[in-house]
Amino acid sequence: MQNRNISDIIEKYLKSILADSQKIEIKRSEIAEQFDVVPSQINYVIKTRFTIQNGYLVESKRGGGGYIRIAKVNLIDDTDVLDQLIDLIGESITSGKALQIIQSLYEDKFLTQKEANLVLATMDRTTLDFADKRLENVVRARILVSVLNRLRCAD
Amino acid sequence: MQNRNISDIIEKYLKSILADSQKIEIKRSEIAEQFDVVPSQINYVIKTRFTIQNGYLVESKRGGGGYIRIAKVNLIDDTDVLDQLIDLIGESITSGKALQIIQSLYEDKFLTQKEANLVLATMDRTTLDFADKRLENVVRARILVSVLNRLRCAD
DNA sequence: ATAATAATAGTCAATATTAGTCAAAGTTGG
DNA sequence: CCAACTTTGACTAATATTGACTATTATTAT
Repeated sequence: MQNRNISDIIEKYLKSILADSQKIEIKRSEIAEQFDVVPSQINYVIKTRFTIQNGYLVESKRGGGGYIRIAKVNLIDDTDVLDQLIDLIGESITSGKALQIIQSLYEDKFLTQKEANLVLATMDRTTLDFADKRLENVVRARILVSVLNRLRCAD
Repeated sequence: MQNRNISDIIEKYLKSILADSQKIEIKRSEIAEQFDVVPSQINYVIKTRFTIQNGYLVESKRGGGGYIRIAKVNLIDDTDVLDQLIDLIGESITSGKALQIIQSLYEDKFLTQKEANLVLATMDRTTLDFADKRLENVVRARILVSVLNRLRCAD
């Protein structure tokens, strides 16, 4: 019970820092060394425990002076709607259905008019324009789901 | 946070000067000496951080009295610059370069932070995530050009 | 004027320094 | 035993740093 796995311990450590500050910046190799694990385990911890659903945004940079940044974000109250929409979209969606969803997001004030227009522009039929329409609908679904996940953040 | 790479520091320094004046003129060797790097690193900083995607135009002259001039430009208002940018994007763009462009648009206040984040979400590496990276970059280019053209009609 | 030299900046490729991906192997709770 | 979760490491990708070599322009000497 007390000796949990090392991923849990690293998670707890990072979250204890995030309790004080809104965001942290780490060097993957340093944290890995500190806890005596291989560097890629840090990626595992982040991928399983610092997701957007949990209220964390992660960005990173490779190369000299590289880093991993983890930021705590405020999630909106009503994520159910987003969950349901993501569920509904699944793996594939037509441009018509995507339009309906974006319109409803606008009506429910998740998006301003300009935001809605921008999002629409990214996924409309003439923008994506795949020969293979099946693939186009898959890509559109990924884009729309990504937008919906972004909307979880209240800022 | 403090141990960033020297390229970022040079970038920040140059941009801090550009915050006051629309353009600056530097001597490559002087800046290199000031930050204790080889002169060609200045070229690296410029090539990676002061491109047209970033909203900057650069001109230079060699020989005695040589210089490098960097000028801030406006990506959307100036139709020529926008055309040039779209031209540069062409049929394909990496996520890194796309990020630079979106950041410039945000800095120039053509996009709010939320709009920028939404747009970024649509073309992020993890969103599009094609096995065929070449195709991924093509799709990203289409999305980005579509966004730029949408911004053109300011509403 | 012309040629030689000096004083710049540019290019490119090798190397270094990070982080990411993925799948195999190990562990654990039910 | 099985399924889910964790750990590991080989391989990949992105970014930064460096320096040798090249190109261009200005100045000086003839």
